[in-house]
Amino acid sequence: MSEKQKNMTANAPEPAEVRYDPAPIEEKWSALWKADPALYAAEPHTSQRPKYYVLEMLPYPSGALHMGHVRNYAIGDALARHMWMRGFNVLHPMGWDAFGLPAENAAIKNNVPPREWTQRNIEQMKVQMNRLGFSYDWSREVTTCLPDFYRWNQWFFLKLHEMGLAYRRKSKVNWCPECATVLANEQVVNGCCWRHEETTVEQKELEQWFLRTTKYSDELLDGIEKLDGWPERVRTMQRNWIGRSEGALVDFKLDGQAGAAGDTVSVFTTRIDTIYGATSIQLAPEHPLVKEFASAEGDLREQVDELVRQQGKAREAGDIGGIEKHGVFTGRYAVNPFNQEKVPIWAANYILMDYGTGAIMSVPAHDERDYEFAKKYDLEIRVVVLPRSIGQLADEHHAEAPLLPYTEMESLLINSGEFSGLPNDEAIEKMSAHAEKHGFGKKTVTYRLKDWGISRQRYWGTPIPMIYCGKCGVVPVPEKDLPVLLPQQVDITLMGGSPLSRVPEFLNVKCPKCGDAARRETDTMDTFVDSSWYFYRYTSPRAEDRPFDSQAAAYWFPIDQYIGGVEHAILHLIYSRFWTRFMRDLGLVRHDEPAERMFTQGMVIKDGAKMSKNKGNVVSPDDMVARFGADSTRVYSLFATSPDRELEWQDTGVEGVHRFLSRAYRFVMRHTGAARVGHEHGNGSHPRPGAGPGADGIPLPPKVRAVQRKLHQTIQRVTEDFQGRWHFNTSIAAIMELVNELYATEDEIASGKFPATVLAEVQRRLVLLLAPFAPFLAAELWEALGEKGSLLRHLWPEFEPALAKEDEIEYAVQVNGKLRARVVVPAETPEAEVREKALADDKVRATVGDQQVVKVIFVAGKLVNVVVK
RNA sequence: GCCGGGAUGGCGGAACUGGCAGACGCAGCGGACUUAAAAUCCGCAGCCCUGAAAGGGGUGUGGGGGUUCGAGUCCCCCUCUCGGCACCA
Repeated sequence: MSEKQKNMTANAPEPAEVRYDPAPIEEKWSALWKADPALYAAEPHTSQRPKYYVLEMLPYPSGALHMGHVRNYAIGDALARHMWMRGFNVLHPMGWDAFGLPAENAAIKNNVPPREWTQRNIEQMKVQMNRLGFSYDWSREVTTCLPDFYRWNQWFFLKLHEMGLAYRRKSKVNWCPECATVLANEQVVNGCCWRHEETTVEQKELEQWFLRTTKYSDELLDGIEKLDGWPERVRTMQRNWIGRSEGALVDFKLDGQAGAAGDTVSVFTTRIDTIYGATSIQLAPEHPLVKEFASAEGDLREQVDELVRQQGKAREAGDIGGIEKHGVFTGRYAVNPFNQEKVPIWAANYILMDYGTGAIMSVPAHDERDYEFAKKYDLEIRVVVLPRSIGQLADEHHAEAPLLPYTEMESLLINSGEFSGLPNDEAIEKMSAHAEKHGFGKKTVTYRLKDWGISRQRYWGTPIPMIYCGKCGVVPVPEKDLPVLLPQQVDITLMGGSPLSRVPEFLNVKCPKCGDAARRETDTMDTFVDSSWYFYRYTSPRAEDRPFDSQAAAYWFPIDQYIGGVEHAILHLIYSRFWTRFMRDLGLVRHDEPAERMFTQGMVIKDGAKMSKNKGNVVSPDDMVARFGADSTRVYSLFATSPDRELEWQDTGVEGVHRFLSRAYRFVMRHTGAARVGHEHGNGSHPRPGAGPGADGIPLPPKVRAVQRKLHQTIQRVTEDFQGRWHFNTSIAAIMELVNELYATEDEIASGKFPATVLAEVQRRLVLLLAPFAPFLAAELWEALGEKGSLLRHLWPEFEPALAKEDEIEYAVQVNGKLRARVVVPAETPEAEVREKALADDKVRATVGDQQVVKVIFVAGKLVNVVVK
């Protein structure tokens, strides 16, 4: 089309209808909202309105939001806006998880200081968030890499240290050669680094700081039971992660003389009832006793080293479960304290040093792994438990019975001395008591959960506030000297240990105790420390003499709704729960759990796979905003599926949503005149659309009544979705139906049969319903309707059941459960009449024929089922 | 292996405590408007058979059984799939 033709079209006498062009609308409002942050500020905690703290997980400032963020924030923002409209005092903050490796990598690659890189990214992402219309209270912004935040990490660390919850020990750590740093167990995925999925994690011995998370093992586990506002999935994952296992410790005396590692070997078992079937002891290859036994013998040492290598390799490959079992007899024996029997001691590559005691009693008859091992090395297999039915007949000749399930609970003991004949659950109790009475064992509990190693050999993190002095040893930095500032000019490379150890001004320090030359700790903290408590800082972000104000926290906490990705179901959420308990014991807070309700949204995928640069299936939010607008992008992310499910991104779907918003926009813009009339008639207050008949008593035309009914049904559905299941896809579908219904009334409007007061009210409420999902569009239409002020006031519409009610009901009529006819009756028709009408239906009579009607089922408002024989 | 989700048209998905399967949207088809196209508006649409058509009949929620007047929904067994944990003693 030529330029001339374009102009001609534009100047055509028939004025083209106003088009929905999101860009100018969204830019206008985002500029306004940015200039007026007070719009979103929470009221002081003296507010009479009930508080509501809605929190989305803070992002890492990578430089650009991805669709997962958009989805997460669209959910949170819809909720925050809805709660505002319901009259709550809402806290809806945002911040930056700003420490971490990518900043260092960028520094190396592009020669930009991490701080600069991070701050630039934050600015970019803030622009994106503003453009997307998220209603964050930026006056409470928290950035974890700034000293006014991380000094409190250091302060907390000192407190943890005082309370004995932080300690230092040499430990084998997971080392990612790519990151050149230590990883927490939680950061190892299938033997590889969680950031470098292709990089195998190695084992290395280093002095590390640990936080005693295990002090709270039981509390963290028991607490899960009370978290009924959390997804079952997350609760299960946490239970598994804590991995509580009840059993018993039993000490076997070593046969022969005692060495440096003692004279007993202690085993952990959950099945003490099978102890008479123990035919060997299996030790982890790194067990101190194995080391002691092997030190004397070169041959054995070599074989043991091989077992260590095999286990290390399997661990690195993330396939410890698939390891081929190997073992070696140490030449030594231990004595079973129950029957005084001598059993051989082996070292085996499938026994883990970091679970239980690193030693087991091997019961081949009742454990698959032990069975496999015993078969391979020809060890004795002795049956000591049989199912109740066989058990009563059993005698020693059953020793050849096949391997029985390890957890055969309905079973009896045989060949077990004085315990023979007992059911095994009872035997567990009696035998544990027996062991305890005689001093060679006791009931105990072990956990999978380990203490949290927080030392990182990285630059871009919180310096650990500790000093090493030749005379005084490990000395905490005095509180008055906090923060220990992270130096700005640092040469970062991936080689070797901590970059801070190469900064003399940082490293060299005087001992706070004796004043002698000393050396600073050069490791920094795991960034999960920041995210363990950042949400408390939002409640008093400028507090200068403490991490946060306890009163402010007491008002806002617990978080009413926390929203984030399921990938944080274990790490971040367990650490946060730990941290809250630690702060409780420190006296800062009074509650146990940080978040009342948790919601984990599903991943955003494209073409069946997680979006990634490698696969080239990344959808950029900026791109979507440019093509369809922020509102369409947001609404689509909520409409495509329910928030807890995986979302398969489809650009055509965004287009459809855009079409819907466009329809809503054009309809309202076309009929803003009704609002003016409505205002005049309503004396400034908002008229309520009359029930059935219009305000003047004349019944509404059927299509208008249909709109009115649909409006109230929609308000009900949307309100309920917010309160319960959060199926915003159905909320939005309902609003679409309402808009479709409105389009069907154009004739009525044109002919003046649609009362302006009713129309104005429908439009107004339609806009209010849209507000949590499409805030820009809603703001624009709100203004066009002549309304003033923020939509975020106490404005959420109430639905009126009388208006939502159907006037007529269509009953489905079934014969023997098969749909045969439909009858339409007025809503209040009595049951008998409906039954009669259903039976009188031609189609029904034809189907029934001369069969006998046995009974007729009536379901009010739904159906009639005629049962015939 | 254990634990927890999930499987519904060509596609994304609806169906709250058992009660008309397929709402809403995408893609598709037909019509209106237009010189034409786009946009927009209105309509059709699970699949199969039958009929010129209106219509009629059958079938249908991963598979197999069951309970029920009635099952996508409840029970039992199985398959596939996603996620978590895993020689955890």
